Amino acid sequence: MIRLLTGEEPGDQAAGGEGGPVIRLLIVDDHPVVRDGLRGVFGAVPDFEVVGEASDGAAAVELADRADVVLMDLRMPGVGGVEAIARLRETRPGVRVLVLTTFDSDSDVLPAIEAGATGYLLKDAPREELVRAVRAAHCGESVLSPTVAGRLMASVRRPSDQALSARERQVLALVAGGATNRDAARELFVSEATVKTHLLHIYDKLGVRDRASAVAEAYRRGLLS
Amino acid sequence: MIRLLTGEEPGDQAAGGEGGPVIRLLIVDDHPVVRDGLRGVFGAVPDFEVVGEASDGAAAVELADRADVVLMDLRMPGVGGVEAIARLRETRPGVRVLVLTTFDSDSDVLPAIEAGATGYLLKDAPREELVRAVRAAHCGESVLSPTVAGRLMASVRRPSDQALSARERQVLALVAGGATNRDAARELFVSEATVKTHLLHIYDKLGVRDRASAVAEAYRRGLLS
DNA sequence: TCCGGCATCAACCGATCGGTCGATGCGCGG
DNA sequence: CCGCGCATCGACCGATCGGTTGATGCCGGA
Repeated sequence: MIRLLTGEEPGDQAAGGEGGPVIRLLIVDDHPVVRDGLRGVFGAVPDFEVVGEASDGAAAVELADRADVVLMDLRMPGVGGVEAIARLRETRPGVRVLVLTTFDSDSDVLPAIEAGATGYLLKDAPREELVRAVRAAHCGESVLSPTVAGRLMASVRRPSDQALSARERQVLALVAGGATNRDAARELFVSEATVKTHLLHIYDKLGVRDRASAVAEAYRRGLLS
Repeated sequence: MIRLLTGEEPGDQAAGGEGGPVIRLLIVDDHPVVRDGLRGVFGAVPDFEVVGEASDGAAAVELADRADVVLMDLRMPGVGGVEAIARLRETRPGVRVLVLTTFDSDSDVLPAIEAGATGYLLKDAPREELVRAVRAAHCGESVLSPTVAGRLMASVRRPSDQALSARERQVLALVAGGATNRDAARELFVSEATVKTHLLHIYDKLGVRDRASAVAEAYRRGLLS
């Protein structure tokens, strides 16, 4: 879905005249109600201009040249938010992307930030915080929700503890898919002993004692989805 | 959070005069942006009146006497939507509750409907569908999103297949929590053999071969959370 | 009434897992 | 340079799991 909201052309961004430079905003969310809400929030503030809406990542990439800041949901049908952010980093490096989503799980936060998001907010944020965050993002500052910030801190503070290594995540995903140690070993071209070692480390990091509860804990922490 | 939106008293609902009876609406959602969006949608339609907003279940129950229909999110901090629906069924049986949420997992849909929701919509619904749904709910009709309807159908069509029995869900939850068969047996006051039998049935229904992937599949299907 | 699902239990067996020792090599940062 | 984490591998053992067969009683729908 693509909706062009104004008759103004891209060159019109300074048309407002008074009140300083207008921040042109692109709203990307698959929920019509949320788009309405966001448009209402920013439409009420003078120096913002909502220049478009999109309901998926593909449409967002198409419309991004009209905007200074993109408010991006992550979980959308078709092209998701992370993919859209990655594409925007390549095609429109000047556009800031601010993630605005419901979820703060590891499996959402880390990929989004790796993909190049300027900030990450949760939808339960109050309106004023949203406005402040978009202003900050427009200046290139990083804005994080407190819980997201904590999550990032945790995964930096202790690279050993809590955060599973890439290999360990692979093993865990295979186990969650029903693989025995032998299956996982074959899949990863290593020995069963290696898989067992990885699993023991996983148990250690997740604070569990067997593969079943490791899978459960991984889902609870958003390491799997 | 509680916000009273109008100066009108509950007795004023017929004040509008023209256009038939006004439907008084209570919006319950922990996201300010979503509340804004919903208020915008229904504020633009003549025969609706948004008489209040709440950001959690407790506040919703307090404000419900002012409303004909409650638009209720499920996952909220504090008192959640399911609990709020159950309380409303007792204290305000005349109020229709329409669930409006992001999630369509089994672990959300079934409890909400059991608790007494009149309908269940997803937030990606277009605005017109929302309006129609609230009108229908006001008349006592059941409104379901297509995917939710399908989920209900499936759990009715085959009480055997796919839908885990209550006992099986208990066992699965224990296993996800790290319990061995023996642990689960002790916890449920049955023998290990019984637990094993339950697990075999669970494997069968979920299409898996071991406890780890059963847990994974259960999370994917929303049977655990 | 009878069938089917559910819940319960028992015994048995091989396969797998979890735990514990050990070991090697690589890469990175103090 | 040395230490640390990571990834890799091997061997051993007891505990647990998965699979099978077979059984009982209860309940509700055809």
